[in-house]
Amino acid sequence: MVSISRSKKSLRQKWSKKCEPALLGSTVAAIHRRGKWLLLELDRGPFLMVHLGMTGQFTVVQPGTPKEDHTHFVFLLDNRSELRFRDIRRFGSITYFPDRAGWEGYLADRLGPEPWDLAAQDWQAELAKSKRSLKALLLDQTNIAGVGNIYADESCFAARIDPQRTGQSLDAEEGLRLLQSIREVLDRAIHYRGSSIRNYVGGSGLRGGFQDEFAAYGRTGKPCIKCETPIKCVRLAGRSTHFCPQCQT
DNA sequence: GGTATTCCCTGCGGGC
DNA sequence: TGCCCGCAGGGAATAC
Repeated sequence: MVSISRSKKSLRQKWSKKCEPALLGSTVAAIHRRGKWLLLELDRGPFLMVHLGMTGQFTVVQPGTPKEDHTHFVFLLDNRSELRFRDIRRFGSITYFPDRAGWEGYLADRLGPEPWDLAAQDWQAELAKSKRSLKALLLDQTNIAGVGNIYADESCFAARIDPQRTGQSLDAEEGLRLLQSIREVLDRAIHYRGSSIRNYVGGSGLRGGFQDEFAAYGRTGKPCIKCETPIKCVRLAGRSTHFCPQCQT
């Protein structure tokens, strides 16, 4: 990394120019993921924590490639190519941490366990104490990391559970079924490289394919793939929520 | 303390 | 054709 430029329109979190000298000359040693956060580990010790928000994307382009609108950061690399961060809606963020303890402390307060690491008894305990809707519970990253609106809807559909129900209304079998469905839905979404509703593309510039597999999300009024009852849409936790009123009880 | 709602932000699509 | 408005959703802030 030999230079950094950024747009005048900042992202959600303020970027301090003071950190930039610490980044220059660094090499990205490793890339990690926690929930929806990406962590770029630099060889000199600092970390860049990135959230893509809704429309954030990284691309590597050759020098001289015209800069698209909403390109907020450009990292000039040793081979003269550019690592660009573009985010149309500016819901994304890039945060600098001088060391590992910084981001670990930050995320410790904001992120629960990964779905694959979440012990069944801990999940059951979380459900049992919550009077919130399942939808709100799934979107709350402190309960379970990495589930967004689309995957919350698809997970509830796969588990055949109404997202309007409260956490504590689920019995043990239903709770386990939901956890298993979350894992399966996320595994499938990763296999398909995510969901491209409008803007999303992966780092290679390819669109995801999971949007073609949706059973509930975005299918308001269309027949359920299992029982042909029209898919219903309600608003929960401030988000549109799609479910089959027949299959999901 | 727990829960619900609002805000930011921009592009797209529908209605007029 | 062009304008206006509502909708989409991530986390944070605010309200209840």
